[in-house]
Amino acid sequence: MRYWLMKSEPDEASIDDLANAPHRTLPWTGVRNYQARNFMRDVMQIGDGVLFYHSSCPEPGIAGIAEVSSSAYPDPTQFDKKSPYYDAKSSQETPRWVLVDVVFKKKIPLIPLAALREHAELQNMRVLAKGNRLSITPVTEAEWRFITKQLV
DNA sequence: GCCAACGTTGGC
DNA sequence: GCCAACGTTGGC
Repeated sequence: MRYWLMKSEPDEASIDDLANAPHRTLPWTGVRNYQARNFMRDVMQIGDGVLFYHSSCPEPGIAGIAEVSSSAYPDPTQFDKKSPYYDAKSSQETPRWVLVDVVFKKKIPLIPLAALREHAELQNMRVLAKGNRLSITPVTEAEWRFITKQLV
């Protein structure tokens, strides 16, 4: 059982979109970074906890709690020529990109990025590291517990 | 829109 | 394998 922080641009997929999706589940499409892909492919397991983070928006921060609900499988958008995530170098035979399904758990009052930075308990969070751009980062159990028990 | 920081590409 | 150039992320 592990914990993750997963970034999503709310214009594309917000916590409300997840809550309103069929089965309250969305495939985490569009990851095109090898490190993030490898987390999904090699490390994630069904039931892992997810901090749903809104990025590239007026109020970046943690907007909800979700859970990994599938193992990794090929991201169909890589084969779709009309998709912004299309990858001409990938193929059905040897897919380059994978995704997992994520299921909604709950929406929370937004915890802004600036608020996360105020807590000494979170000073080593990967997502807060200078220059971090990874869209999927591991969260320690201590960080998870602090956020879900003290800040929610 | 700016720009720091990082990831990827490709020539050599 | 090196590294310059380019592209992307994402907060502000």
